[in-house]
Amino acid sequence: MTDKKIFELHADVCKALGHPLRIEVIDLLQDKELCFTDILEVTGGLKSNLSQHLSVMTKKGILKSRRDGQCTYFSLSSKKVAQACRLMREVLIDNLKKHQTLIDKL
Amino acid sequence: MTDKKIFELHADVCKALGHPLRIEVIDLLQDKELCFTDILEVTGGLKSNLSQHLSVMTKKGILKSRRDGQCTYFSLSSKKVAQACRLMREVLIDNLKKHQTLIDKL
DNA sequence: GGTCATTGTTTAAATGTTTAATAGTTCACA
DNA sequence: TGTGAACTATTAAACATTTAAACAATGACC
Repeated sequence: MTDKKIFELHADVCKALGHPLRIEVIDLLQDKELCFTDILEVTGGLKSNLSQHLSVMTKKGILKSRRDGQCTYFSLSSKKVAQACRLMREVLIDNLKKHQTLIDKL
Repeated sequence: MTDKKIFELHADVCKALGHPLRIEVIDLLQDKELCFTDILEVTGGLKSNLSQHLSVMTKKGILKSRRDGQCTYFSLSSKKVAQACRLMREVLIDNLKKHQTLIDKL
């Protein structure tokens, strides 16, 4: 596989992190499995919208889903997703702190 | 700060990883600083495009840039960016392997 | 079995965002 | 003043997101 193709696939997986609702879902699923309705209850919004976002995340391989009776349960495909997400959160927090430090100096 | 606001900012930082060229740049800058022209030489494409992507990454706080004379040098703002990026690459590779295993079974 | 409510998924249209390409600008310095 | 290095502005095309409505699958109840 060419490098450029890898970069495309890699970016595609990363894109799945690039939406507030999807970050919220990853946060929710850190250490547990939840069903669609449970997730919807926390995130709010339209069910069709949530369903589409969950479907994107599942297609890109960052979530797993399984159906049990009436309910569909979702979970992270791997702890690596949660770890990566936490690291990026830290990058954000570090930046916010740096920014605050700058403001304080003025 | 409300949770929803955090999710937005967090997603915004993650978005910076969501483009093949930007992944390539992060890969390139894993352990060193490079100037614009060096990066352009590796990635190819238009100067203006690279400049825009680097500017996005810098604004979102995942790159640092410093100007030295005629050249602008870029580096990762933190090793956490490289780590997160590597984790997501592993998620991708794991998925590709799973996919291949499925194919093999048929 | 037939009917009904619950759980999600799918689809399609409207809207919003991102990107690539082009052209033009700024800056440092020889 | 000319040149190379990088940034900025603009715009059209591509892509992602939201919404609402229609649809499918399951299980409960009679």
